[in-house]
Amino acid sequence: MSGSKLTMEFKHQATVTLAEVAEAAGVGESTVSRVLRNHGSFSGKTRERVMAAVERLGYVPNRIAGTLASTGSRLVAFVIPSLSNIVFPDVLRGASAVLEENRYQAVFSVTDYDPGKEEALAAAMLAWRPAAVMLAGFEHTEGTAKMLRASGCRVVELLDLDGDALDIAVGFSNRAAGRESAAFLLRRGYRRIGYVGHDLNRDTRAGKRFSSFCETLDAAGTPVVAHEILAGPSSVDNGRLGLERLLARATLDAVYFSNDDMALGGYFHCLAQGISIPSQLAIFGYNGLDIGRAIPQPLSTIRTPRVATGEIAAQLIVANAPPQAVDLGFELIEGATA
Amino acid sequence: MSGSKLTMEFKHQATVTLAEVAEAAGVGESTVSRVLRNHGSFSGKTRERVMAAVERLGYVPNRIAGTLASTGSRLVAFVIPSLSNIVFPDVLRGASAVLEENRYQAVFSVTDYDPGKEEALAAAMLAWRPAAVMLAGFEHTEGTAKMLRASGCRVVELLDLDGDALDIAVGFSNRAAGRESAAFLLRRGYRRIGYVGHDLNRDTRAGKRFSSFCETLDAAGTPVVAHEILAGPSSVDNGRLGLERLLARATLDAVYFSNDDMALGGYFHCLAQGISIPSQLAIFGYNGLDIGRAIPQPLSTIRTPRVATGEIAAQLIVANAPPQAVDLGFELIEGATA
DNA sequence: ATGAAAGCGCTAACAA
DNA sequence: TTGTTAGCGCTTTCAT
Repeated sequence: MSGSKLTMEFKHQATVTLAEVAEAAGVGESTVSRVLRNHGSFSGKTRERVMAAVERLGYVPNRIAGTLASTGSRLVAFVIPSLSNIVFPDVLRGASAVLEENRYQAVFSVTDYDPGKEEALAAAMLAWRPAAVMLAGFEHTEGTAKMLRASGCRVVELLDLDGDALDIAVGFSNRAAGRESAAFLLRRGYRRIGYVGHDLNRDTRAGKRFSSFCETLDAAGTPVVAHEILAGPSSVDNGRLGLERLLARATLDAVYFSNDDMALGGYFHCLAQGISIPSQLAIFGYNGLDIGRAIPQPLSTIRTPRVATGEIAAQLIVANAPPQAVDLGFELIEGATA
Repeated sequence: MSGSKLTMEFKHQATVTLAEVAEAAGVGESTVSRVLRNHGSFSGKTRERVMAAVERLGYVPNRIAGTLASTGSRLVAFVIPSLSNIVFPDVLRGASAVLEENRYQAVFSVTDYDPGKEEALAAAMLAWRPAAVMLAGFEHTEGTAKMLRASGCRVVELLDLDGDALDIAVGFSNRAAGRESAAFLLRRGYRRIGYVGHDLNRDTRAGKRFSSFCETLDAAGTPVVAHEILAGPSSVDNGRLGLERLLARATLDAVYFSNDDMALGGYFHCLAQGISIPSQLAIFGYNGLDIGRAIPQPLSTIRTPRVATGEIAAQLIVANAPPQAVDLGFELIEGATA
């Protein structure tokens, strides 16, 4: 008995509760709750006494208890493919700014582009009863989709618009991006065009860009001459390696890369090999990273609204907006490499 | 009444509870709890019946309720300065892999290098009663330190070792990094050395590197000739601009940058201006980003164990390790730019 | 404007 | 091995 009591005391060492604040302030618990959430009515005097007690005791409200007692949580769950691909930190950055302002809390986990892992992590997220779950794109397992629909919580699918949304979608069309990239290269007069990309089975958005890129070239009668797909995630090193391999097999006048990381690798390869850009070889990327503007010849690419995607997604959740698809578009940067 | 009931039903539409599972399986609630957490004892038959009911009803455990009822939470809170600086996504990446394996959940918020914001966000985090709070470095407000100490939850300070830890510290010495960078440049014979950095008041770890860098040069009798500090966060563009300004004012044979982003900007400036590296000007960075190895001349820099910092920090929390400081060291990369 | 009391969905003794 | 019973710390009616 006394042992148990000691244990209790130890565990709860610094844990001041709302009940203790109420007692110290000489008011009821519900009054403290009202004052702290600034909701309902109470007198100015009461408010002062409560705040004084809170201060004096160093009370920190327990949001776990609060969430359980009330209807909805203020957690927002992000289930993202990667943290290495700067795209996702950018989305988180935009979202977290908005969420913090509105007293929401961001929670995340990383799937490594694995749909099975996505399902497991989404399930784990749902256990926290979040206000919303945010995922990349539309390609999920049947199980993930079913679970999300059954959960009753809001779902936001990010960075894609080519597919059917479960609830809210915020992003832009990857198909349109691929198409416009191809059209741009054609307009510039390039005809022997190649492609260097990373694992497209996993990064389905990159896959969509590539397939609509190909369709556009096919329609123009100048299909992709050769392509090189590297295993693993996108990286500068892989872009460099991919271009090296591609040029060993084919004579090209332009290369489309799966994103800017890859394209920078290609750019550096040309720099190191003395291949002049764009006269000997043109390079086109995707994402519009800052670093692409800082290299001696600004990278020709498509700039995507990554931070805005996070911001808008968060705003819609905070506002409890109805289901919808928001097209944020993208911007083609002519640059100097194509 | 009927309205209220409808509302209730709507809100709880898909919310199956443990009690319902227990009823469906024909067992007690605690039995379901034991089976689900695989803790305590129960027969194989019981296990099957429970799992069947879970499956049939599509039950998703409520971790909010679970956390409130049990002693400790499995939330780990990250209060980080930035998501733009790749350092922090890298740390999160390392940590989240370990946390996911151990059924912990990562929560984060972003301070923008503002100690006041850090205090507010740390307070908000504490309201979730996390198992641990992870912060960057040792420089916090008095209020933050006091609050953290009083909270009774574990605290991990990351990416620095030069200072007094509140509880656990995982990282490396920024002072040693600055010192070794200076020693390296001296060894190579450089004597007219400059510095280009970003806002050091906010990024105190960069400030520590710079000050020990200066001390080392002072001791050698060849103090820093000139330095250029740019407002705002580090970026490739700022590195480029900073070097341009610095070279307009001083004749130098080497420049130390606050990190690789800045150094890459400097590198590109030289490339564009036809300044040959390292014969006319040497460049030295900090972080050891992948992209630094992919440019035509590999960047001379110090590689920091960012992912490992996250991993080790998470492991210590999962294992409930005692207070300690873990030095993960760093590696000087000679590269080709210095 | 305020307090009493009934949960929120789970875990953890404690009995059986 | 299993069920019963208290809570965990809040929010939220409902009286007062």
